[in-house]
Amino acid sequence: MEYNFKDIEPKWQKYWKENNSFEPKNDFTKEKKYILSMFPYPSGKIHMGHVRNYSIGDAIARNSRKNGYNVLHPIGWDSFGMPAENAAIKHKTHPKKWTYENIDYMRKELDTLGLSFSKKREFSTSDTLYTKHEQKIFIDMYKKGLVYQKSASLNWCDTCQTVLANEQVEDGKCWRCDSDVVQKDMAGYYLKITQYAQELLDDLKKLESKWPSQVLTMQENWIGRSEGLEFDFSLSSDSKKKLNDKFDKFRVFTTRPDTIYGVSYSALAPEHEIVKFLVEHKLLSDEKIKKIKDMQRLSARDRSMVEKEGLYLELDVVHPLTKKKVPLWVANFVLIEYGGGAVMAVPAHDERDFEFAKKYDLSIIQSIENKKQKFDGSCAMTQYGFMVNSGNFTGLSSSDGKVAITEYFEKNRLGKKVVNYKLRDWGISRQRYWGAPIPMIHCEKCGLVPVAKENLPVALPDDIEITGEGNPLQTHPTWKYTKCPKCGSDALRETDTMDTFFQSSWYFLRYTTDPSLWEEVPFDKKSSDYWMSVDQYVGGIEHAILHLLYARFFTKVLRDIGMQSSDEPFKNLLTQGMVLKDGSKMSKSKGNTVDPDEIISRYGADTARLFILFAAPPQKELEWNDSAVEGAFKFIKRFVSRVQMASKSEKIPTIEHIKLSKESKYARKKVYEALKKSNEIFEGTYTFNTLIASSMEALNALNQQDNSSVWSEGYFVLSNILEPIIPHVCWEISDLLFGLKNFTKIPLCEEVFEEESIILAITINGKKRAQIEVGIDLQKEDIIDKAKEEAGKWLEDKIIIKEIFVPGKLVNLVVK
RNA sequence: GCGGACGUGGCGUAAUUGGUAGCCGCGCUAGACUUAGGAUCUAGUGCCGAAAGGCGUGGGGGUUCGAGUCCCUUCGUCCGCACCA
Repeated sequence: MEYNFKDIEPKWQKYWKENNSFEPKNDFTKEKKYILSMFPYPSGKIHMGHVRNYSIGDAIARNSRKNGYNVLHPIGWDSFGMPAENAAIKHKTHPKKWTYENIDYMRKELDTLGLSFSKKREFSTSDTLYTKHEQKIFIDMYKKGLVYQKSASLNWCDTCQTVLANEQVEDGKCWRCDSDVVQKDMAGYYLKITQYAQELLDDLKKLESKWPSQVLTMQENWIGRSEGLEFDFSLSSDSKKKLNDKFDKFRVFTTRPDTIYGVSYSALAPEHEIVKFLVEHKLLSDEKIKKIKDMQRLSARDRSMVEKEGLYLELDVVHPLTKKKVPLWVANFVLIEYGGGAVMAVPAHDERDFEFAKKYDLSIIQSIENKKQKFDGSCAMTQYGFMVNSGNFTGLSSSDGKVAITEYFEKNRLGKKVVNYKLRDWGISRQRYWGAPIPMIHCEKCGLVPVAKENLPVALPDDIEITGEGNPLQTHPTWKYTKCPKCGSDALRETDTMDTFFQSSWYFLRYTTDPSLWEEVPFDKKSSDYWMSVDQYVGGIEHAILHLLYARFFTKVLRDIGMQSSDEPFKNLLTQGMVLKDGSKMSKSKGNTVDPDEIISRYGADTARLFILFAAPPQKELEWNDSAVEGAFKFIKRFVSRVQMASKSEKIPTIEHIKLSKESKYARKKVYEALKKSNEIFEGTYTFNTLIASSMEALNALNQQDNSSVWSEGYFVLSNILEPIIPHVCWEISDLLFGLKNFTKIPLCEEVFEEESIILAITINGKKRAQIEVGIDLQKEDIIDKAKEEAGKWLEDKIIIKEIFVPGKLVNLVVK
């Protein structure tokens, strides 16, 4: 048989489409598998990363189907987002047109790969039907108290009149117009993800060994739980007076209560209320006020790159235990968002506090002693030890001291034990056009009011002009003017749109529901209860934190709202490695891209898929290699070229194993070893490279013999196990030989693994020196005798001091 | 700085989980068939050595009859986080 992939591939793609071969069954009694590769952003063309992502997911989906599962393997488009607006500015096109044209083009590209998607469930997140339900979800969350508005400091470009994402700020300048980016307080909507911080952390345990440990660690660090003591510093009476009695105390947080006797100053973040008050009322010298303003101007990110600095606020606080006066400073390294924006500073036992104290010559008080790391004043001693110089607590170990101090504070109502998280609430406001509008209305009388359900979706206006300056929804002549849903008076629409991570946080739930219900509901509870969780999620490691954390958060919120029941969205996660060329990531700017379309038109989709799954295990980086692609192509050609060695049948022919030649027996063994490998790797390692290697070995072994039944069996099994990887050619072969009857679970044939004799290695002092073939029932003593005979040459003039026999493996003789 | 992962032929990788290191493929060498081959087929291919043999999983040490695999140490590469008190 000739290998004409240009005929075979379109033929089967058409067949699958016409027969709805890959649509899931709405029969919820069947065992299911939900296999999902992360959906793509429609940037214009697919790249090799997509090919890898979808080849992996498709192989898993096809394997599950073959094993009798009801399989959901959907695809869609993450189609809101900035690139559409950038393209609009650059090419004077409309974001919607640009996006949907890209989707049409990329859909065709993906079609040529022969992926077994449940195509009827395809959608784009920019579809107004999706937006409608999404806005309803937003309102439900709002009603549940999970959405709130607050002002926060954001990157603002005054020239472009827009907020910039962190990655759009380059060296403090706007990426587009190069003018200075300033920090500006802006109101925005926030989701209370912090309310779920503990559960998000706890449930990581459920994912152990099912998600890459790296991802779990990253999420754990990101959530950043820490336990400590929260207490108030009272201002001294002089200081209170200076502040016009506006403030009398402020709150601090520490994870090291055991070091509290080492406090020698306290520091506030530049944005702290007290600092602001001092600046507004000009209670400090002009010079100091200017310095504070300079500190405030820098973003948190930039502050982390500059040297620590600060100044004395000319205020003092009272140490809660010693009652001594402690100077109060403002410092640029204190973060406003964490722990109340204020710290107790213990320079002797904290590196940051130490650095600052040295710079400004503040006193350094030792309060912990440790034999291993003596404190000599040259650097901070941050390890645990025993409390010294600590009043009644002197002598306690750090860990006992922490407990004792905390208890003392609680008993005397000075403070309490608290848990803090690094995780912040999720700001979802974007001052941009191409996103889902936030469905809220601002009414002068009623305040903030959600849009009425029957008025959803709040759709984007089409007649906009995108210049890159300002928010097109804000500048649109009519769009934002509306009536208040409560009182009916004139009101304004919210013109912010949602972060695109909002869409990707629930798209996997949408897929679970038959499209006939999509108009009515975002997703159907029965359907999602059946299909969720996703049994295997496949995607890039770059989403390790944000997308995966947000999706986990949404799953829990939607559970608590009663819309679905699962606790975790993705039961198993596979993070694929990048596709490299010449050692670095493929990118247009480096000019080292390989176009999937070119590879497919030259070698076919099966070759592209085979190469990409063969060249490396899926989790690892993959180095592109043109001649290895050629090698994959040759294997398929060889596989196809021997088809006439097999004969037509709808099942494996009966074979009398004992009567076969040695070569045929070996070939059968190799074939079933490959089948065994297939069963193993789909358990979860997904090391397709080893499965492909086994299949190649099997084909090579078949080639060494000429028994037609063994050939038939070989093709029956090999086209079964290779179907998930090179589906078109396997369907062609199966159709020709087996009437498509071999795409089911094939039982292992145990007799081919039974041997009458085995080869044992003979090692002398652990080094292989010879080998012997022995019958399987030969006794240990006889085997050792035989081994000594065989290795006689190595035993001359030696004394055997130990004989080790490992059944089925080797004989080791220890000699002197 | 902290945390994590990984170092195996010329290259991509494999190794039944402590038991014969290098499966499979790329590349390379030789041969066959060919007017021709960047097609196909056959054989060979870790390194040194004519051979016997020796060496060999980044380096050093250890445990063991036996280590790519376990432990300690060191070097290197990659990734993540980065003032979270």
